[in-house]
Amino acid sequence: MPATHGRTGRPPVTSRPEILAAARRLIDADGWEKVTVRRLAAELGIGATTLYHHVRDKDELLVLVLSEYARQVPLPVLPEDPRERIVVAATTIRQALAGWPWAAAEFTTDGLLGRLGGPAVQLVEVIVGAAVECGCTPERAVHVFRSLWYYTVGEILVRIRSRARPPVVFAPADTPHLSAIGERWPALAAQDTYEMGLRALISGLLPE
Amino acid sequence: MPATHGRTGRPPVTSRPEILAAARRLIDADGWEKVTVRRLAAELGIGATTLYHHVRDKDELLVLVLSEYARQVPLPVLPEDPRERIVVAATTIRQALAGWPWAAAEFTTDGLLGRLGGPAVQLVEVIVGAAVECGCTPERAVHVFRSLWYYTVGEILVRIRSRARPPVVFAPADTPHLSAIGERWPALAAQDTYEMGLRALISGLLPE
DNA sequence: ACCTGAACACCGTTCAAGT
DNA sequence: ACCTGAACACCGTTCAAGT
Repeated sequence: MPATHGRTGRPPVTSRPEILAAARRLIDADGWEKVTVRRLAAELGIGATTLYHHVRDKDELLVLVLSEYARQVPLPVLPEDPRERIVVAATTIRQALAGWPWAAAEFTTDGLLGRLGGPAVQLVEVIVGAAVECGCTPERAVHVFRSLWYYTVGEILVRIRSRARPPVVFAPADTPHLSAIGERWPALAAQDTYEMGLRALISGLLPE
Repeated sequence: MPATHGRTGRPPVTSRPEILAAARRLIDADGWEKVTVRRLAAELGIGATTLYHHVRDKDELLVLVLSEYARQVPLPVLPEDPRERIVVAATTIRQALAGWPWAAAEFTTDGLLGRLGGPAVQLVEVIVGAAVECGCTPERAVHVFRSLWYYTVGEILVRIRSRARPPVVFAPADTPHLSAIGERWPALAAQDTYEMGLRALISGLLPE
């Protein structure tokens, strides 16, 4: 009787934790796009089709890996001032997303942070709570969070995609202002203006 | 001598315009994700590998199709007031992106609007120009545009992804505010608050 | 219970050979 | 010049059979 629960049948050759650890190894070595069912199975030394007994499909695998990562995000020290608390929470979310460029395809999943649980949900709670403290109705507070979320996801996705490709300089066709900027555009686009936009959104969305 | 330019060799069986028209047919019928090199060739009645004589690779194909679409976006009537002009231009961009859900994967390409040319670049010019008119330096105006772009791309990508999946209700674990909202979250998330966030961004980013 | 190889139905792309 | 089929190096997933 070697197994702890269930006592008949062929013994397992792997487990969910082992699979997630192997996936993480592959991601760190070659990036998420190189993680295929077949390569993952090879890494574990098992048959490719065996994975389907531990995970519904490849999409569920990615969500599981992301959840592991999300659980490890440390909650930041939160300032007293509710507006600053929103800035800190949003910046923490953005920082975490920036650390998972391989998962970019999943960022726009509806309710992603809700699905991840743990610190991710806590950060949503911090933002919604702080908005309410600033005088928002709960409904308005949700809209505030969603606006920040859109902005943050957009920024991080564009940033991730920009790292590789050569920057584009706008062509001077009926575009006096763009022409005036000309070759300065790529340098400007490379600047980190996340917090600037974040603060603008917050000040524009909260009462007073 | 049937060909107009070049007079030796085997005659072409297709052309770029034909390829783009066929791609558009497939997209309208089954969605972009169903457009494969092989299916596209079949639609044209040619060998799959022939496509590589007209297009560098599949990625270039998508950019070409997107450019065609972008060229057809009509420029909106622009208000006198520069702030309203920004709202109208940004909303037009958002509207256009919403009409191409199949191209969502390409939205975060760096300098997408610049690459597309035509009306797309004109709308960037409108926003940058209006920001300058409001008192921004050209540098600041670029940052304003980028913030609006991040917000718009994030909103549209999340919206596109949300249409299919079931909404998530936050779990009540140490999250009093989220618990209080509870099942109202999906309904709130379904509301269109784009313009609200857009105006907040604009008022927070422009001088005065 | 769990694992497996074979098989299915695909991909994007290269390249030597043909016209 | 341009087109082509064969081939390469892969995918995710299903399923009957095995232990």
